[in-house]
Amino acid sequence: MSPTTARKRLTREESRAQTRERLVETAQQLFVSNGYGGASIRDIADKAGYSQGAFYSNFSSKEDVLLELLRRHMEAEATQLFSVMGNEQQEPGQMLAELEAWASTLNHDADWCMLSIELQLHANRSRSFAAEYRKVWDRHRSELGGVIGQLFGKLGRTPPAAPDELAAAFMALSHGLALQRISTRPDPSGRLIMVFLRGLIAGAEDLGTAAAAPAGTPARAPTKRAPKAGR
Amino acid sequence: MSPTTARKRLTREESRAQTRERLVETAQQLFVSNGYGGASIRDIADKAGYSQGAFYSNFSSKEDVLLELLRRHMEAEATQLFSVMGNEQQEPGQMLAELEAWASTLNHDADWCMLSIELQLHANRSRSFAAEYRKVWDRHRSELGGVIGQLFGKLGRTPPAAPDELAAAFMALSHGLALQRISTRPDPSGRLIMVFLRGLIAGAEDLGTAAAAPAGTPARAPTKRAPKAGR
Amino acid sequence: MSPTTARKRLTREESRAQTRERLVETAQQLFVSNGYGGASIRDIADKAGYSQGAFYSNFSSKEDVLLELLRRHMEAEATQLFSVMGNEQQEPGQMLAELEAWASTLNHDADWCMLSIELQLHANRSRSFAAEYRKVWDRHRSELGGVIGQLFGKLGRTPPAAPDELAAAFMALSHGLALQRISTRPDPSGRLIMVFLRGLIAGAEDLGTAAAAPAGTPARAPTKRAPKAGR
Amino acid sequence: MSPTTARKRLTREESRAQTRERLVETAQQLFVSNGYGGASIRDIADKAGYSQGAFYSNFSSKEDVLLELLRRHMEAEATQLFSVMGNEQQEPGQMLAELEAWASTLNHDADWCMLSIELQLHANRSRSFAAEYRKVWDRHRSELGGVIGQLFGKLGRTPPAAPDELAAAFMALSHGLALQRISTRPDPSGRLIMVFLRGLIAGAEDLGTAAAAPAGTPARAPTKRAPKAGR
DNA sequence: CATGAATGAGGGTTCATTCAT
DNA sequence: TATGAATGAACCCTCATTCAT
Repeated sequence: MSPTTARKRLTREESRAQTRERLVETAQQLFVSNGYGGASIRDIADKAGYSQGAFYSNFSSKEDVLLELLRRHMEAEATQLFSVMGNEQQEPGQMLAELEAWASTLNHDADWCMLSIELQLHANRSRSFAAEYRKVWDRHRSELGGVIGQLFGKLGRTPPAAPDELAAAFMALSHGLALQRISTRPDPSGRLIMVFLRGLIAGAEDLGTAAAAPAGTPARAPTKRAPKAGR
Repeated sequence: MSPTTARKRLTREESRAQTRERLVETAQQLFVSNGYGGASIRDIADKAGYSQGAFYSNFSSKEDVLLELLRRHMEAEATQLFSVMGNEQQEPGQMLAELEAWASTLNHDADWCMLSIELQLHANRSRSFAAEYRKVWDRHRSELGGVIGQLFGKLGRTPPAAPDELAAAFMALSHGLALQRISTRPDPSGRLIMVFLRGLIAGAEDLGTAAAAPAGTPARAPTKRAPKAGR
Repeated sequence: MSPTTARKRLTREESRAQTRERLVETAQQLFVSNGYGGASIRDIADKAGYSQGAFYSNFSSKEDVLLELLRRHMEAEATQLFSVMGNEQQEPGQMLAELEAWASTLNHDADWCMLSIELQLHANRSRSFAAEYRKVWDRHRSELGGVIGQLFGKLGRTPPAAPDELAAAFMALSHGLALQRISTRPDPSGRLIMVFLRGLIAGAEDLGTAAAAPAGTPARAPTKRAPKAGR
Repeated sequence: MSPTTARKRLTREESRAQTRERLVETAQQLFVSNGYGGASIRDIADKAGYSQGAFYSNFSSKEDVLLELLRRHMEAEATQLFSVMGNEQQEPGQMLAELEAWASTLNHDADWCMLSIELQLHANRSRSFAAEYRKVWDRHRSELGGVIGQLFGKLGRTPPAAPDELAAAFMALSHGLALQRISTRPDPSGRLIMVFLRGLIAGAEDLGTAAAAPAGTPARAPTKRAPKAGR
């Protein structure tokens, strides 16, 4: 930057950005491992290698850094989903494959999931944060809902619930599973859970092939449609 | 209260039990609304109408109350599930109906769900608590898994994943949905989510067949399929 | 208290009262020497020999201890004034003498005066404190005003301003003088100041009469003039 | 601004002066409204439209601005008093009128008075500042004392206390009254207060004599009553 | 058994000040 | 000269916990 020395230490702006970045990352780690309430600014700053004052010259409050994490989370998720919904001409089989690929990424970053939960928990407790969170959440749900709607449409099927509801349920499922990284316990949430259950039943293969469909089988030979779905 | 003496001063033991009971209940309320970390012992004692010392006369630490809540949670859940699994001779339709009834109860007590989440979160952070939690969790999962296994078996279907995995997924779903009482955001958890999704697709009606069903309608048409499904 | 040992350590209540007392006294010292804002709770607690927590189990906030000081200040002042106003049949000379005695006590406790100033300053900055302060101030001013009114009445004179105004002026004078224990600078306040000045002039002896008294001599010989003034 | 160039960019020096000026003014406002301790450099710089660094380019510390304010205060007060003492040949009536005019100006600028108090308070707490303050204070007191001495002299009267003491008392009175802009409470300062009180009594009209004079009326021909009071 | 005063550590936040840019 | 990121100490206050009563 400087005319005389080509490689200077760091621009002021760069330096600030670096500090901010390190603080954000450290904050994420600690929020995930200790919870929002359990992570102190002292700890964040220390672990990031700065003073508490440095934290406050980059963020106006503890909640502020959570908001920054929320923004980043949103962006990253939008990007992820974009590859799935980007191309409207995709065949259903292709969409399913991409959705599966996308879903499997979530498998691999428990931190990412726990952060989601912390964001949600804090939204449940802070009025102001809830407002910001709502925006992100609504947008993401409707994007995912759109993808789901498209998928069902291309398959010539009626979704068993509003696509947005299904989207929310999938998000819920992912959050709940993240919570189980160490322990867990259940309390299913009614209707949507039954919808899923019925779907699973319908989708299950007959033991005998498709033989008897004993008594109550939802009578929709899933094995046949599977190939259609391109799997 | 006592069957023999209609109006009696509380015995020492009863009085102690009452104190404990009130503290436990108040603790639950505050853990749910403020989180485990966000609820102080001072608050719990005050709100229950006792001194902080009374708290420590009944519990050895803050985590100790949480353990008590865990125990009660476990018992209540076991009781709930018992009505579903109790009778091995049930027909599948009946089982489904009972499961649905059971699931719908969860809809109505958000506090119960949030407590589950707090328990899980704390298990993720406290070694000792995790050990206790694990027992409860494992037992509950295998009970629910048993029910699910039975259900699939009676329907003559192969579950699309291990019954215990399905059980965990349903628990996850219910936790995640509880978290959404105010806000949320998603990060699906891979394979299991795809299993659900494929099931739903398979279970969906062909557009041509039951054409009109508006996308947003909640649980539609299951009533029609129900008889077919033999429930 | 205990039936077996006659002289026990300290009742719980006594112990608490002692702690509170020490904290209040230390707070007063530090407010006076460092100002309300300049005295930290850490300092107060440390200097009193307690932890910060002890402070907060006796006072709900920093302002709360200032309120306690306000209450005590009020009581003490009321008591002081009572001896002057108590007896309505007093002769004017006697009243003057008592007023003088009372005034001279103020001379001797600079701390007392500085506390007054801190109270006033804080009332100027805290809405809630101002409300409490107002009560005390109004009551004290009207009591002092009453004394002044009586005095003038008994002397058969018309006060050169409303007695309450004169009272406020005397309080102002005392505050301002307290401020000068180390330094100062002036900015007289208009009408009332002129009233005082005219009064002083009127009350001054003619040069010709009591010839010698050199201009610069402090306040000498007041005892001689006193009888003339009807004391 | 400059006489030669009508519209010019500010020279470096002018720009610096402007920055300094704005900072000083903003500092004064904040010291007055929040107190010296309650006004932060961040606030001062922000409100003045500069960075904190700009503050430190112009002042070496927080106390340094207060010193600048002290200097300006001193100058302004000297100027004010000059019109009163300037002319040694003035008649007493004229002097009184001018003093009254001067005093009444103080009525109208509460900020000015509060700044005086802040200066005094800080002088009571900072050794180094006290030294500077002392100079200003002594000079001002002796100037005002001079005026008072002259006045008494021209009236042919003996001041009831050393003119310098009287001067200090008037300053005190003005400070104390400034403090009362919102609330207050009293602690008279002994002897001087009695001097004032005796003066007022002496200067007051006999009820029988000039009955009507309403209590609150300020200027009531003190020169006439003086002889009546026999002093 | 229950009380609640007291502890000591730690919470989030603000401060006057420094210094590389 | 002016900037503002960073510091480190201090701020007020709350916490889980202890223990004499």
